[in-house]
Amino acid sequence: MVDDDVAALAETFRLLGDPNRLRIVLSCLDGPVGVGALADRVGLSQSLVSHHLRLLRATRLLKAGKAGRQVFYSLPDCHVRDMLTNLIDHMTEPHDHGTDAENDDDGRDDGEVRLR
Amino acid sequence: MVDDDVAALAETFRLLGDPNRLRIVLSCLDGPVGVGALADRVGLSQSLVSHHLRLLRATRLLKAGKAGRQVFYSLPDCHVRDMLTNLIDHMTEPHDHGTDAENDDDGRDDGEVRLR
DNA sequence: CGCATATATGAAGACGTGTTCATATGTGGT
DNA sequence: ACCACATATGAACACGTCTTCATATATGCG
Repeated sequence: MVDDDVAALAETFRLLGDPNRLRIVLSCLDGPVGVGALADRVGLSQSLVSHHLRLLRATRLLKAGKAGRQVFYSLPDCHVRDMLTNLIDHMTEPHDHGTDAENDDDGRDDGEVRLR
Repeated sequence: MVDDDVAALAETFRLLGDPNRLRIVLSCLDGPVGVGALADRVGLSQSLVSHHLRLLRATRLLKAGKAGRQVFYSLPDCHVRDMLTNLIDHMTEPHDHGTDAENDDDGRDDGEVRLR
């Protein structure tokens, strides 16, 4: 995987890393939503939503469709939806210590932050 | 989905949104890697890698296992890997614009009409 | 026990970015 | 045409955070 692909991938992740932007994407899971309705649902100003939508569109995390003077946004393909559900699964998953080749001798392998 | 879950989800995405951190995670795809080896592979200082690893550990994007005086990092479960492959698939997927030849790196309005 | 190795932590600065306000563009109705 | 509505854009600021440098902690070896 080339350096440039990693950057693009990171950029996509970065966009989803903002809570407001993520809420915008999640609000589009049910189907196409207009910009005004989006602003209402996530409780943000129309301007801010539009700014975010521009970025989400650029990375193709959302696609836009016009109908009259309204613009509806929705998910472009199933990968985005699958990825979201995957990460949600990951977070709701209970601590599972699965297959780790390297095991420490004292048996405490949890990634908890140690304070002195 | 509650507000707090969205924040946690966004935080996880945010961590993957940094190219260096993403490279660190990707470098762990093949199996457990020590911190020093990671720093070498991604070309970052040991200190910086450690800083990033702390965050990745906290969100359980990576898990740590000690072996002697070395600490090996690896993916905690398959969801992280699946999510990565999903988004990679999304990016490598051809854009469904048919014969449209607009430039793509600019967030321009694509004018596609798609209603529910 | 000291010393070298391996990783973690703390503080500070440079940089990016999310947000707001104001304004522009586009679209339909009367 | 004008006006009301819907969305997009631009500039500026406040804020976070990625990075570096220095140092601390932990572990194994002779």
